[in-house]
Amino acid sequence: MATREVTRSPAVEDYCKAIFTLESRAEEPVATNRLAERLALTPGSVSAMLKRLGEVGLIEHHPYRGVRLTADGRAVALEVIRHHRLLELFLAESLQMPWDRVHAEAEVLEHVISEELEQLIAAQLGDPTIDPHGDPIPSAELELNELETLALELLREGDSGLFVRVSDSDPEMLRYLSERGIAPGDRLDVRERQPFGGPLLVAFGEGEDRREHAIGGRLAGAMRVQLDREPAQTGSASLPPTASLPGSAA
Amino acid sequence: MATREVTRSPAVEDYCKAIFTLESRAEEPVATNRLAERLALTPGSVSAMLKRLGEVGLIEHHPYRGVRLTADGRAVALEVIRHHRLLELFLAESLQMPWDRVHAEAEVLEHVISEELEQLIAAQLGDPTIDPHGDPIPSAELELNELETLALELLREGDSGLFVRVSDSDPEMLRYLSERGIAPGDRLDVRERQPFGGPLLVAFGEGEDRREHAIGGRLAGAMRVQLDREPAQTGSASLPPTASLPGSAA
DNA sequence: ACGAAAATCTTGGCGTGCCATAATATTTGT
DNA sequence: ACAAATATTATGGCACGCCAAGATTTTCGT
Repeated sequence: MATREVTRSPAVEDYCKAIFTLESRAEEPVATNRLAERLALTPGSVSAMLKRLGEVGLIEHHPYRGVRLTADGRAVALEVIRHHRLLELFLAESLQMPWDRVHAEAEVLEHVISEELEQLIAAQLGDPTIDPHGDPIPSAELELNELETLALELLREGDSGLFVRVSDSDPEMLRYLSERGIAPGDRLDVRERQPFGGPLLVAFGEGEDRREHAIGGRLAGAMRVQLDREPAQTGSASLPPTASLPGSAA
Repeated sequence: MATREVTRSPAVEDYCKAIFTLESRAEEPVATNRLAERLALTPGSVSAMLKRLGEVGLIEHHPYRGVRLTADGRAVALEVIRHHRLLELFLAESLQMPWDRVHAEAEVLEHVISEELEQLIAAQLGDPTIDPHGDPIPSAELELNELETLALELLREGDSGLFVRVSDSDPEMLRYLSERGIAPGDRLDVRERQPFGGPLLVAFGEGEDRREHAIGGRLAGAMRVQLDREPAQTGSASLPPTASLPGSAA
């Protein structure tokens, strides 16, 4: 407990954040290599850091078997995620920073803003609960309200729902979407599903500005939808592979 | 030139900033020990860093004789000072952060905001030229418009002028002043000067809310005044010691 | 189902940035 | 000219990255 405050660097926070998101998208311990990929580091470096994080009590590390966050580690992750998402919203809302650039800026600032600044920003924004990409913002008490969402690519013809979020970390995708006037909060329905892993034809919006777009590839995997019907049972047939549920955190 | 971008860390920026301000308050090269004091580091550490800064061309280091910033080094310093002061103003103005806390926050943020964020903040504030402590903000082209000011403690009875600024780095002083409703921009005149290094009795403001305060000690040294009369000749008698002109940068 | 190759993970050695302390060198004041 | 003040140069430590070598687990062919 006492060692905690000393051992808190951008690097440490990034590890916690990464472990948190990987942990929540698959219910198993997080593997060293997954972490190395996500952080763009070598497995060797990650392994060394995991040892340290284990020693200071942020994770439980069972060598060769992966890691899990402890309650302390989860708190670190959630704090940083809260910072990140508040900052994204703040930059977009209060400073008109373009949607596709807030992520990179928040990625740095999240590690250095004080508690006090965090509160001032939250207050200024009216204690928001979702950021401009549709990601939920943990509360000041670090409660995170994850919605059940599906990747767009998992929808079937005729499905409709709410486009709730998209990964914030790919500026290309974000620019692409905003150029086409697509944003979280839009209603959507799937008109057609091309075979052979092809794109989906999806109608966005309602009434006047209803428009169709063909969406496929990685984009269809990154866009998350809150379905009108109950989500399909796990294991049900006729759904494409590469599933996952909660998805994309910071 | 090419090595520059690589060699740019918070530490490096802090050194440049510190050298800049020490350099501008005395026209001589900056001594290692002055720098060590200001940065709260040991002379040994500073000496090592100065060697590096010399090698990458940010300073000219003549061993045992002190350092001066090169044009590149000055640019680094001014950029960081611009960040710092814009941030102070932004935090105070747009987020209502109390006057005495903006400094500490800006001290960290100044090293991590992007050019783009700097511009957005400057734009939002209407390209301001002075920060909430009365310090001038370097322009985007890094021109710095230093006013000629005197420490309040150097004024004589009957002198009047504009209270233009105060060091931003001492939260105690800032809190003290703001509790008494004294802020940069106030007119002031010296009613009485107590002997033996005692306080000055100074009237602040005009008309209605004109009030007298006794000000002495370090506070009288930190408050800078733009005098109505021409500043006293250097070397003139009857002025107290501990002089200095430009003073307090970041 | 068993052993070897493949995949995965950890360890060890090394480099950089940046700080500290202690020993050494240089300048300065009288 | 010599002590005191001031700077510099080891030397060492910590955080955090890399690579290469060694350990462990998983996968697979037979």
